[in-house]
Amino acid sequence: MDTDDLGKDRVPRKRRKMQRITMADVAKLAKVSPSTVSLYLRKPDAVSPAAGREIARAIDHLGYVPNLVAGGLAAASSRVVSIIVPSIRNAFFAETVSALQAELTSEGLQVLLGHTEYDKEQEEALVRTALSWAPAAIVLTGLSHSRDTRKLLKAGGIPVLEMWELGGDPLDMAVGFLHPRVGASAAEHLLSKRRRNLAFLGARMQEDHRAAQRAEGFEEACRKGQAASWSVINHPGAATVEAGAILLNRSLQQNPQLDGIACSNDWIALGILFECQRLGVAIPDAISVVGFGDLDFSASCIPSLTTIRPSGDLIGKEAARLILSRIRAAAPPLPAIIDTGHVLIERCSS
Amino acid sequence: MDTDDLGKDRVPRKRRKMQRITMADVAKLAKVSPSTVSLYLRKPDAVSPAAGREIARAIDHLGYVPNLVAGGLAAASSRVVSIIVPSIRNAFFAETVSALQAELTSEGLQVLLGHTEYDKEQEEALVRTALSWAPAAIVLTGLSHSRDTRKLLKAGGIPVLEMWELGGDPLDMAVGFLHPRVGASAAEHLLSKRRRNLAFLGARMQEDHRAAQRAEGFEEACRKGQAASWSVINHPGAATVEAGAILLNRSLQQNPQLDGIACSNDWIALGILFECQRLGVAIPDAISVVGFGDLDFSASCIPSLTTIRPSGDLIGKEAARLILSRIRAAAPPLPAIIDTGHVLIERCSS
DNA sequence: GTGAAAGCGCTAACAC
DNA sequence: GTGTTAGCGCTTTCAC
Repeated sequence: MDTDDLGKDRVPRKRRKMQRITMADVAKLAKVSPSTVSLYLRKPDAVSPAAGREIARAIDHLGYVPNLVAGGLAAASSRVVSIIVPSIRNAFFAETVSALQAELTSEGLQVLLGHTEYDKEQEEALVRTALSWAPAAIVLTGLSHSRDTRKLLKAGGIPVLEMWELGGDPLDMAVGFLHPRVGASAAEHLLSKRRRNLAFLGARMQEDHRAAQRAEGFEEACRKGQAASWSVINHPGAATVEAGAILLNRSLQQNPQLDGIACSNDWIALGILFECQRLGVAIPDAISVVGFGDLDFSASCIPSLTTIRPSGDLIGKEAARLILSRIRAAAPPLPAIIDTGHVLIERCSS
Repeated sequence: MDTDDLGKDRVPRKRRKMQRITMADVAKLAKVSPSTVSLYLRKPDAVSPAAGREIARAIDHLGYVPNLVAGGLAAASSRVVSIIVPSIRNAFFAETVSALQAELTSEGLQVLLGHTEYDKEQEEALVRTALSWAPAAIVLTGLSHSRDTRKLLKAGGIPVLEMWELGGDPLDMAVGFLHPRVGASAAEHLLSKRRRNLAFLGARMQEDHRAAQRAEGFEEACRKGQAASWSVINHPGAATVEAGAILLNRSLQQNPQLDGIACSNDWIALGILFECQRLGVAIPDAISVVGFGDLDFSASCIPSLTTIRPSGDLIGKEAARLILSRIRAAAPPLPAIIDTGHVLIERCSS
């Protein structure tokens, strides 16, 4: 049947985009109906071995690539998971996204990524576009979002997972840990080392509200513990090695008695290590330092860094597990809130 | 007309997924046709102000979110750009992806992300799924891909951009720099510092073939220059601070005369700095060190690190520029190959 | 400027 | 097990 039945549709509306090979082409070549091809693609065992073989041959021969957009439309849900993080340049989130992605990809899900740069409005815009893709699930960072973001998400009817924070009221599922507890652990550790004049050095805490929570937990523990003095100092810029040096100098100036420092992350801690070396301040003799993150360098620097590991990797894995089970089961697998906890790793800097 | 014509289709096939608000709903409420709503959404100026106002009100009132999946299907191209990198945990690529994403998002494009873990087969699988989304463009890392990947991409008919490498034969557009030149620059710099016994210390070079290219350029320059001896040492694992320490020890063992080191990246260089401090080897007096990457810490470590900056950020921006102009113009903006070059930043480690 | 109509390529009942 | 049939929600001619 290579002649047209009616002559109409003879001339394509427009030179066809690219004469994409469709499922119908495969079906024709394999001498089956399109729906059989579709079925084969989704459940190979549901079609007869003979038909399956023909279809496989046809697919291979034509170089057919299924159109997931069409599939997503027909199925009313795309095999995409939208992930929104503050920044992927941040090693913490990169680790989580990486783990999440690895797990999801292996189950045939794609990852649509967005970053907010710690801006709630940007987050809202991203959520809006994310929803436009009818994603299978959506992953956000933190529990605090704009009113409209929450509204959109609640109305969306798709699984939502919030990560890297616990303690508030999640929209749906949550995987993370309690940041105030991290700050408290740092303070308690320093106190246990007989440090009495403490400081929490953080960066960008006006925006990074999880870092601010760690600072609060730190202060709380100081208040309850035997600290003689304590303070929280914020660097408005990014949390870098350089910020660490700046913060150390400011804190030393403010309190020359300083003998214990908790940092909002390991980059800052590393900056402090270097700056102390420059200033001739002995670590941990004169000052004990505790970081946060347990980054790649933390075990290998000099002195090696005592730090608190949040396990971004585990967060990603658990998040993926929850999402997958939700997608598969439709039924929520119960109080889907997972505390991944944190671990203080004692090394030489304290 | 709220009665059905035939009674059939009375009961929805299934309880409707979520009674999604569609363009038709908006149209009905605004008392215009769906196509007018569609037009308004894409070119607000093309509809009358009155209609526009009504439509805007309806959208707002109903909380309508366009379905990009349906749009993508109808338009035969989705507003998605697929980006495939070896790993986002690598600061280099994270920087590029971040820049790329920022630029693309501001133009209304989404980013679909994949990572290969330096595996060509995985890359092929990712390209395949990426194509399933009929993306507006696809971004790959490097110029070397499997036969099938190249075939798929050439048949795909969509803009392809390869980044982070130049010198080969790009499929379409390319933004990057010449890795051998980077290795050569490092060697030349060390030679100019009267270093004669050199080594290139790299990690994962069996997979990271761009690092291998840097090593080759390094050797070539040693051969042509006045080097007395040189070698290339590879650590099979990831390029971490720890790998740096291991590599330093191996190279020192192999050649105690060693007085100049080029690293495949700054993490390794940092590891060398720390290990030298441990061993009591003076930098740069006994050994000069050159890194690659100019990462966050490179200017602030002790001693500050002489390094070569490739500018992942610039690569991302240029890539975005090329993609956007291609998408807008359809016509290739000609020799779409951009060399972002590299800069040697001399600091204290050499 | 606006609307009617015809798909985009696929999935999912349902009947055979 | 396989084919038929309706859409999924939108874009895009094309006529008015």
